[in-house]
Amino acid sequence: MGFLKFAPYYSDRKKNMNINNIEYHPVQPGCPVGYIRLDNIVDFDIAKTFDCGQCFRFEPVEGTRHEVEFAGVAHGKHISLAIEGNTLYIYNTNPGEFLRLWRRYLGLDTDYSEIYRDILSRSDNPALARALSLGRGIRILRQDPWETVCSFIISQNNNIGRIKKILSTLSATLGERVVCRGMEEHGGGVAKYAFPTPRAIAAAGEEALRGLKVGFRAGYLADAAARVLGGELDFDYIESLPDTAACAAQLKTIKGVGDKVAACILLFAFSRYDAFPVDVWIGRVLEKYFDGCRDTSCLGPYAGVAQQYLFYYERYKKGE
DNA sequence: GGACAGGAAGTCC
DNA sequence: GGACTTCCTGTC
Repeated sequence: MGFLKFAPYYSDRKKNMNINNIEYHPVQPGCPVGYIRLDNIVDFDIAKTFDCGQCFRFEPVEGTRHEVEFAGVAHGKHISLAIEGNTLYIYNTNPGEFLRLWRRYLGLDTDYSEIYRDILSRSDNPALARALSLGRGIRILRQDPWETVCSFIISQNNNIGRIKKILSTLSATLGERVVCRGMEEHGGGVAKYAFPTPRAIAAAGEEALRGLKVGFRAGYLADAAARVLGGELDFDYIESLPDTAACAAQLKTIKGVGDKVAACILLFAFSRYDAFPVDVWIGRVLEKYFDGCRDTSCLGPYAGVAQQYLFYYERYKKGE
């Protein structure tokens, strides 16, 4: 009672091996927010996915009745995600929006067992095997390209806590207010804001951005916004380029975007799984476990995914 | 307790 | 190779 089953006609068995049906619970008395429920979800760990450093705008929901719940704003919408065993709940959405947006955003259109198999078939490195095992369930998100450009420009010479704070301030100051009616129990107790548009960043100007504590990166953000507005930087064009190196070259025309930031943007916003960001952590990983080898092409088309697991592994070990 | 140095998902000049 | 904003951490 009170919910609708979206059976196999909503399911694309070829591209969507994890999702057999969607159960939709619309807003009704006693249920202040619409949500969907998906069964048989495998290789998806919400906490690891949102804690592995690819995304800075999702936080755990305090006092959740689920095992784990994370909420945040992405693509201009406030949602929360919870998991119970192999069942995934997504609050503040509906089946159509899930299929259009969140399935891709969450990487649920990708078969991770195949990715694990491919990576492990190319390398017998024990640290890599341990990293894949420890990080099992991390999915590479497909985030908004503009937000990802700004996030990783801000990430340089910075730490994750401060990156989160700056992005939150930027959004609250220059972003549009986002509706999260009925989401009080799902991290929606306070006002939520979309990430500011290129126009909003450009209009704010460098001085105002400095006031928001972005420091020397203010000029970089202003440059990025100007390039998007001027049409010199076209995310659809980048998306269409088959060669990842050619994509990186486009992104690196932005001031403040070098090899590492470009690779992060390609991996986290364009699902270019071969993009391999090398930061100080991964530099240490390559020294320690790979004899300092910087040629990661031997890890294959999913080298970037392997990188994210190694990153999570190394940081987890530090926290032990 | 508080000052201080060192470091943080890098890039530019 | 040095500078860059700001903030957090560890050390004394």
